[in-house]
Amino acid sequence: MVDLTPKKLEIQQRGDRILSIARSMIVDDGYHGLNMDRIAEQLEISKGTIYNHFSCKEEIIIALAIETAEKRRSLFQAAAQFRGRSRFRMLAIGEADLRFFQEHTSHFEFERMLRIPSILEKTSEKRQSVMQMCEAACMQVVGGIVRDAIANGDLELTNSMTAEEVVFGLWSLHYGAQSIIASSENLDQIGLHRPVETMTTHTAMLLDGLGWLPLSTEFDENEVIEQINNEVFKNV
Amino acid sequence: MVDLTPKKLEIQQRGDRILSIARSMIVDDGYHGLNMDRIAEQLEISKGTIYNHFSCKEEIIIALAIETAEKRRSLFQAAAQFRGRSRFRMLAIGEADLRFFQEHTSHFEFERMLRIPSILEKTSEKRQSVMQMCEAACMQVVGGIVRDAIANGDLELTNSMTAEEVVFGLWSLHYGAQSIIASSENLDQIGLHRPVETMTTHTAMLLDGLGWLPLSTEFDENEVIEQINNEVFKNV
DNA sequence: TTATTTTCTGACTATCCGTCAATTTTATTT
DNA sequence: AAATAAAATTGACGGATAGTCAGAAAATAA
Repeated sequence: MVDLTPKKLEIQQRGDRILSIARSMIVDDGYHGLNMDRIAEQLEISKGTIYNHFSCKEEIIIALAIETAEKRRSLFQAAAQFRGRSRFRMLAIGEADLRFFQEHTSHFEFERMLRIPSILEKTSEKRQSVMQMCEAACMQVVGGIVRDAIANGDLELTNSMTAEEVVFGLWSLHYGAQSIIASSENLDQIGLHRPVETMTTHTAMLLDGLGWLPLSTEFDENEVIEQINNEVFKNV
Repeated sequence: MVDLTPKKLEIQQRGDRILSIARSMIVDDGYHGLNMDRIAEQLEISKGTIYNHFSCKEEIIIALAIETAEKRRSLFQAAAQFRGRSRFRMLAIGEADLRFFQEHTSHFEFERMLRIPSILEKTSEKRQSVMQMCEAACMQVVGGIVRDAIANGDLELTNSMTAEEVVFGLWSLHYGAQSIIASSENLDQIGLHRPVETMTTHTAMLLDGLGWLPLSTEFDENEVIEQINNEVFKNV
């Protein structure tokens, strides 16, 4: 598809512009701010044309979520390339996740909307599976690091825990923290002044609890993170 | 208010019935299943009367969330009464949380809806603060146990972490896990066969990582939980 | 240039939230 | 018990917005 006809190109670009406007509408005014008539008005096209691109409102939401989910996936995959001990590679994943959160905070709003069944229901199977692929790919990346750690003895799982279950724990902690942070305005009032850093610390504590070597007391986290930033995220 | 007039009693009961029907509508068909006209139809009252009870749709949602949030609060407060070492009292909280999750899974759907700003916005300040009170009370309960643990030496916080931040970590882990569990249908397919138990194990790992004594390896969890069930939740 | 296919349009339908003037019911006073 | 005042109820209505579709316009093929 290198040489699109002018018309095809126009259509493709319009699709992108619809998403772009929709994203800012949601960022500004939330779910109810997304309004098909207003998108049509702002792009100076008719509403019917929008429905040529997206079969319903919810389809736009999942398309937006997919855009950012793909960015997360590539960040994770880049992070996993870091050369070093398994625990340091996990730290790189944490750094990727942190960057993603800070640059795409709105992603969590989309994700939260999609976790409401009556919203997800209306989206196409196709986009649902793309979304699941992205999630699964991220879990695969993290799961791979966990398995490597087990293989080389950095991590020894008790409680008959599996690698997938380790991923679930980290996923829960991060998803929960980020969801709370992104949707609460009064964290400072309840004594949480640096929630993102707190989340990172807890991640380290959880890995320590699992006995993932080297323990956080046995290396200088800041030093490793600097290394990660230099090697993996230097272009960012 | 012991002797209500018949009319007042009727009104109060109708309020409850509105919530009851609304709850089942949301449980069955999600956010879009909640329909003011249909509530009126099923209760054989006019729509205007519903608006005498609740100023808008979202007000019903938050009222439902408050109903269950209050149950959680009382479960937490009961759990905190458990006599024993601080870590065992945390275990009691975990047990309370587990019971709450299993009996009121739908609560997380309400909570997720309320974390969408455009929905929360429409609810009254009054109910918002009731909701916050409930949350804060739960955090206070857990925070109290953390402070007790610090005071008697069971827990020594490094990283300049505060008691509130410890609560935040546990809260994130549980909120994230429960939110994922309640909104995912395919966890089994990705290798998570016992997600609730996994969450519990991770909680223990996190507490171990924080160095909260006694460590999970130093006592028989099942034995303590049995004790908790006998002493705190025997009436359930 | 003509024919055919694709795309676009916007008026229209359907749904549903929330309002309010008129009506009915309940409570109070005489 | 009747009259009056207050409170509660009603349902038709306005307004917003999602989604449709027959006809018009534009792009492509013949």
